Amino acid sequence: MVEEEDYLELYSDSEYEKPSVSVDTVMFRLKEVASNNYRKLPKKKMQVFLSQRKFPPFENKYGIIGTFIDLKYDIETSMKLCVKNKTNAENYYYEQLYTFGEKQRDPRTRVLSISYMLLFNQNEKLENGKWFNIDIKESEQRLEERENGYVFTKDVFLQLSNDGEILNNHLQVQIIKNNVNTLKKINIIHSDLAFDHCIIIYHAWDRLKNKLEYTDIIFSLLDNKFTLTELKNSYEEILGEKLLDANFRRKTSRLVLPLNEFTKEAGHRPSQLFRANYNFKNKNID
Amino acid sequence: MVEEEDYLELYSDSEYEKPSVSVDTVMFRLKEVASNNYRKLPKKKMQVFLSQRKFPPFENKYGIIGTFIDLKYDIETSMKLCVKNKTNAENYYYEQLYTFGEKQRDPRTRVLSISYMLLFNQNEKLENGKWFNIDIKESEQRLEERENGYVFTKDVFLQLSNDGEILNNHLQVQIIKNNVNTLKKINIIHSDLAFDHCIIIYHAWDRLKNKLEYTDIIFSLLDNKFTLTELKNSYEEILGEKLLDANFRRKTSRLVLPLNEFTKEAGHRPSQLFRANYNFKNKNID
DNA sequence: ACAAAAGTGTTCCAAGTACACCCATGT
DNA sequence: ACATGGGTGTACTTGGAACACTTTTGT
Repeated sequence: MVEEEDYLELYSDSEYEKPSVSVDTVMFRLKEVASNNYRKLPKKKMQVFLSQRKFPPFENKYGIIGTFIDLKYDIETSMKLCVKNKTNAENYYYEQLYTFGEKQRDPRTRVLSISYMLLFNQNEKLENGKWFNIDIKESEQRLEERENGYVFTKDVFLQLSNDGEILNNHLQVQIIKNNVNTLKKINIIHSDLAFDHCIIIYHAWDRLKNKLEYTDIIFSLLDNKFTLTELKNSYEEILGEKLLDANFRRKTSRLVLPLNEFTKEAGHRPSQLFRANYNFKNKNID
Repeated sequence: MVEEEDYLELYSDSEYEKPSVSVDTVMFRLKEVASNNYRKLPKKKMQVFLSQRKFPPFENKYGIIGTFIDLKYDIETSMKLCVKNKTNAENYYYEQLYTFGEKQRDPRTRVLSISYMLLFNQNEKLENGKWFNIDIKESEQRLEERENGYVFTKDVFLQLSNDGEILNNHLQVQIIKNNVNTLKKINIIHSDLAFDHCIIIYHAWDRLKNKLEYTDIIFSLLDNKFTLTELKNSYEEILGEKLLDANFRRKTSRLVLPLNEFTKEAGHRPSQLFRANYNFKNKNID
């Protein structure tokens, strides 16, 4: 065994079979859905961009945008080229999420997927796919005791919908803790999507939700100018809970800079416009 | 271009050149360094496990433990086998960190590195390498304005030492923000380590430091039984700052469970022993 | 007039900060 | 006796939670 490893160190490029490697991108946006009441503001709706597969495996199923990488380029460059080629988009926030590499995740052959989360402004036009509304419901955590630790289990229902098309996905998330390690396992109970894409989307949603709290990532989903109510509605849509207005304004005041502009013709009192304060220091970016 | 992609979808396994893929593991522990004063408690010291390379590239340089993956196994299994084979260790916390894939990171050929952070109890015996003390100093962030955004720059000095051996590493970390994206770039100014391993170690250290705040990850570095001062010293060593005792005890009370056991023969008042409360719910694990 | 959103003020409570102080032990 | 760590109490400050209330607009 030791011999094998030394050999590898010397001749790494030739001996073992290599995996195929893909980059896969979870694209999110916050879409404004107009109201039929002239007084009411549009509602913000979380959406993910999906594309219907034209070939097996998972022919005709929807999946996220991705491609096999080309060794001519850096990984990030491969990702950007893929996005440009397939959707024609160039302006977005991105960050690497996680690398999935389970043996059975692709029925054809061994494929590693380096996943990215991308955030778009709602006005960006993307080609070759559709935006699907995202509705995620998480059950309460159930606690189970084991010999030397605990297992926390929850169910996640991820529904994606668009003009009558409805894609249902049911995941089970387990956190397994013992006295040395903590593991997170995600099982697909049911999925209408291709491959393990529902897991990747869930992972991205989870990351986004967490990053809302300690970064200014929200601005990647908004226009350059926005009202505080718009900002609040955006947080509420992603977090899935209502926030109190007065408190929200105080908390976010350090994140934004007021402009000398106001909305008008809105059927209610005009609202001051703000822009992001890019001078705000994020606590950390991974 | 579209043709090429369709082709890929169908025959993904054969057409493009594939990269070599390695797993690399940043192993941390908190080592107690005994004091010569009978009253004083041992000091906790952060350490990383490094191994000296026997072959080019970077012959004789120190690096973290890693191997090329074997397609017979899942990625995690490959990682565990590598650790078992090279260091003979089996009990540790682990989590995936990030996948590095820059074109020039390996001088031989294109290599992607899927990196993991591993946390060990100080009593675990590891073979084929040495533990190095870690000292990290970060400069203040410098702010620079650009056309449509800001750049934050800081210097990171990562010193690793062991019995007179001293390895110095100097990184420059830049956070580049404009009105759509936020990017983190890390450049190596100088490194005594192999490859880009100093970046991977810095990344792991950063993750660990952040996770201290919202998880109970610290217990993976401690014995099953510990005193609150030991716990406090562990936090202080990783965070690099002193904490106030009374406040610390209140804050961590929900993380631990008291035992009916006390230390003795310590040259000072006996101290109650505690164990981790595994029932504590981490806010999130990535 | 009124519905909807914009915006401010106040009270209460929880949690973090800083610090003072006493206790118990082995040499 | 004393150095060291173990452990508690308290006053102050900060920030979040809940809620009441006023303002401004278009139809």
